[in-house]
Amino acid sequence: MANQFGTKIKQLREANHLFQREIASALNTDTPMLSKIERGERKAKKEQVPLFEKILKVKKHELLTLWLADQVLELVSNEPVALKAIDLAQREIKGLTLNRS
Amino acid sequence: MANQFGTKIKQLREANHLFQREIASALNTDTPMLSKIERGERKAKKEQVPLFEKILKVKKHELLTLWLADQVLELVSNEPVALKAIDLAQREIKGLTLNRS
DNA sequence: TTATAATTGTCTAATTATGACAAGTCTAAA
DNA sequence: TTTAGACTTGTCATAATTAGACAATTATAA
Repeated sequence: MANQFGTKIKQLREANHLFQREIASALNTDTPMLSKIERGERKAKKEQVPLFEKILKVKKHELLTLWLADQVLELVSNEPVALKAIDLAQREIKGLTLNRS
Repeated sequence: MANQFGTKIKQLREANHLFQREIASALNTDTPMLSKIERGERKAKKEQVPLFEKILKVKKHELLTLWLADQVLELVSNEPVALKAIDLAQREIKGLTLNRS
């Protein structure tokens, strides 16, 4: 349920003609773990996200965005007030971020 | 940083002329814990949120919304792509929720 | 001061997450 | 029909995180 990150990883891996083994070793882990990450059974560690971005040749923060969205979804997706909560958080960030780009 | 829930709890507690002790005992915890929750040093357990709502006489889900927003903020608030990630999650929920009210 | 409310700090226990690995399935080539 | 490679599944010990309990401290006001 809600696995944008893993789905994308797998897509990109196949597009780049890589085996799980190759990515796994670059991340210092094994293929069972990568398999689980792709299927959303386990989550990638945050520190691994930039490594994925590098190996899979996507631009910085692209996968981070998906990874974060997954975490947010895991948190709220079964809640009756999910959208309200997200909206509140969003307003808060916009408020706290007035000084940025 | 980002403690909408705790802040609101405290406000409501004072408005209702309650001491931490009274709320704490109703939640089966102690005042140090409640103090920490109010100040955002610890987070309330999700199961406690409806108890707060009852004791503090606010309508169902009102505090849950704040509680969830805090969790979301904790997750994304320091990220460069915070807003993008939230936006993605939001779209996803809207997609998955077409069939609801 | 004394009493009450609230906060701070710390320590153990409970819970949850992670890593590692054995064993399994699946597919295709021989 | 067996061999090999890619991937998946299941389990389990351990690491890491979080919670609960409580003593001690601070703050405030009578």
